[in-house]
Amino acid sequence: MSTTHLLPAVLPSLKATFKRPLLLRSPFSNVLTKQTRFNFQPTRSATGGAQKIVKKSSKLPQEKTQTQSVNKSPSVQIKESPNRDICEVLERLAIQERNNGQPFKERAYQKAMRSIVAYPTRLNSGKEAQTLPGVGDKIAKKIDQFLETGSVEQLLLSKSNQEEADLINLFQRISGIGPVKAKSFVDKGYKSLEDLAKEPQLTHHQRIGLKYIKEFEEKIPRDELERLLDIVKKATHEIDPRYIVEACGSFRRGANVSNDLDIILTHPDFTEVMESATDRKKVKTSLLMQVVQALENCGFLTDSISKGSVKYMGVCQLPKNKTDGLCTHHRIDLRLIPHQNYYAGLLAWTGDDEHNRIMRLRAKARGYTLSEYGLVRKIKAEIGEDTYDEKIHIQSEEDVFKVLDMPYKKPHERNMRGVVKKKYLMHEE
DNA sequence: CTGACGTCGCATTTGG
DNA sequence: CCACATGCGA
DNA sequence: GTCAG
Repeated sequence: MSTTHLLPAVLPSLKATFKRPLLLRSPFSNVLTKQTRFNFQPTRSATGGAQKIVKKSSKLPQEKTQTQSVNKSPSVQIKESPNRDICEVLERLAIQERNNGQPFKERAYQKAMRSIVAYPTRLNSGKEAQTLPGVGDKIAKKIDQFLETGSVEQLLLSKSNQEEADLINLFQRISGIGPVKAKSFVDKGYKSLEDLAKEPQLTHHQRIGLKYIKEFEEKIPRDELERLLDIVKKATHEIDPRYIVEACGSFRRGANVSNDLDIILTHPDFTEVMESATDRKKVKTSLLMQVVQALENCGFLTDSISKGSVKYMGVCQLPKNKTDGLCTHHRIDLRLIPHQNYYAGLLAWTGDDEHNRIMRLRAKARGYTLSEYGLVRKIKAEIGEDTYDEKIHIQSEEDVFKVLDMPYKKPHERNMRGVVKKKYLMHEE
């Protein structure tokens, strides 16, 4: 079955869903089946049955098994912890809080979960867990309850509540649907993705998310990303060789697989100190949009989620290849960054998050502020409490490390997630 | 006890 | 019509 | 929900 062949058909078919819902049943039912079979069986999940999905698709040569969670951005790997069951409980509590519209509680649970994943030995009590960062009173008590009874009260829902929660989780897997919209759609009575496709008030973003729900959840092999990036670079430099184009994110950190393609662009003509705001906007608009248009024209970009003067979000695809013929759709972001902010942006969007956090704390301790917009020194005025900012000119990522007096780290050395584990090992020695 | 927990571009809704 | 608020993703 | 101020 050729995906390209389907392409022209899929878009209209979604629009014409009212008339021909049957057309949609096949692509969606796979998702749903997967869903009910693997994801939303709390009893199985709690007993520690590995929630793994092996991608059977021959498209992906990786025999990558991935723990499938409702999280759009899977946060933590918990597979080989001696406290895996506890972590799964915390993960479910995190999801519950997100569905309750409590993002900070969600993060609090995730933080506790990360601590516990990194903990090398089996926890015997909540008290023991409470020594870890992010684990306080409440979580300690829940861990005790779990260790004693094998479950946590808060997670026990009535059947109907559980069904509702499952549905909210399902809808949130669609890009463009978050906790609020997911709940509102459930309240409106939608029971499935097929139902949802009939909703006339879906935004453009949500339609794209629904259309590609399966493909967006697939990991992208590194070699495919390299080819995608190559296309963007060539197309961009064909317009103007003065563009600088670089992929960030996990790809730049050397990952074998990624979730999406995150590209930043800059051009010497786009600086923050441009005369009139209108001129500036004109330049910005054309600088990013001409790249987008070129990529649309050659069929590389298949759908757009948002198009602004400095940020583009969309969907891309390799040209059909005669050896494997695969052309999975992937999320792609393009950012246009002011020329003098380029390296700060590169650093920030290369991450990872933890590495950013460490560098920003270091900057703060030294009287600087580091962000994607640059490295700024806070200087106190001679008189009074006023401060003013001195922007540090950055010509490379190395410059930032140098100014902050940190040893330079190559992108692939900036994977800080999971490094906590090493800390513990070192501590034991 | 109380506030922070990252912040911002873009699409879309809301309320004048 | 516009200005602001909200939801979302990153 | 947790932590720091």
